[in-house]
Amino acid sequence: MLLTRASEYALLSLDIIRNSEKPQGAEQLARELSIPKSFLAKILQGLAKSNILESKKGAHGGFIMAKKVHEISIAEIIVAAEGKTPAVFDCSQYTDSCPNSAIGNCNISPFLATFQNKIDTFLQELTLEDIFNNEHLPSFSH
Amino acid sequence: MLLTRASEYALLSLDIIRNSEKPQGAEQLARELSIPKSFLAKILQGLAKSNILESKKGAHGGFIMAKKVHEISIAEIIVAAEGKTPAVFDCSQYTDSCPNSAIGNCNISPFLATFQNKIDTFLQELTLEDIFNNEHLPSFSH
DNA sequence: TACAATTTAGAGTAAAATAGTCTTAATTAG
DNA sequence: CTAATTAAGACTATTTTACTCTAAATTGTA
Ligand code: SF4
Ligand code: SF4
Repeated sequence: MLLTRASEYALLSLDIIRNSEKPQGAEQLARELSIPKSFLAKILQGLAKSNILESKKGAHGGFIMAKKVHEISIAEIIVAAEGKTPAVFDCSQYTDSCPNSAIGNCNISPFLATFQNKIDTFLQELTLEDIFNNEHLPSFSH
Repeated sequence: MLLTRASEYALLSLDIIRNSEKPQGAEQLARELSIPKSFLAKILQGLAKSNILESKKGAHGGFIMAKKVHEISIAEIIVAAEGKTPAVFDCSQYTDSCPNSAIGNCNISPFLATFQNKIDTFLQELTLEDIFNNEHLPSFSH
């Protein structure tokens, strides 16, 4: 799978946070979404570090949006949640076992690069606002 | 990652097989590509079952193309190699832990479905011929 | 016919990634 | 001061990936 539960939980949480005035705490969000609190807390911390969310510590703390929904790309959310860009096929982790012993130099590399580029572009052009107003989902090819 | 080594090995093998007249054995291919023989054999078996390759048993046996390269989509190769369609995020395996307890009914489902559809279409429209004649690959510039 | 080369089938194993948990420390509203 | 909350990081459990191994079936050729 291209995405893991971290991205799922991040997006589901952001959908709640963007619709609320008060800071939303990790525990409350976890209860509302029926997902593990500790795991969600980690993910929200990542979103805060990436300046997607702003965190408020202490009593009555929690998370609020750090930017407006149309200023946040789906790409940056996923990178923050996953800890890395979602890869079609990451040759760089196979430096010791690349059949061509020269990463990026095989006959399928151009295909992989093009495919990856399409995904990157698609996710970078989509904003948080877009995916919840599913009218304008950008096209993938051409 | 969207793809695993199974797809990598399948595509690398197909690039060799399509360029040779004689059947290519699993052992020979594995040697040529410096990849594990037993693992590759399994993958080639899958390609044969999916009618992408034709297998010849016995002495001087091996694998040849079952169709022409322009008749084989990258989608069917990947499905044969992976044993399933490459998924952006497969909710169906989380039937017990879907936060909305109704798969496909959350606010992010439309985005996931659109994304998946773009990938499916991209892979279905590409053929084996296309990816090795990288003229057909849509350019990076736009 | 015998045999060696080869695919086929399926069980089994090792390594890596995913999906968490748990504990302690830091911060802050009231 | 204290309860509520985030922050950080080590830890563990589960699942997936990436293989391996063995035995059986098939087939060209001597
Ligand atoms: S052979 Fe090609 S796809 Fe495989 S690791 Fe090397 S560069 Fe990447
Ligand atoms: S909440 Fe949405 S994304 Fe998550 S499992 Fe349910 S349907 Fe799928």
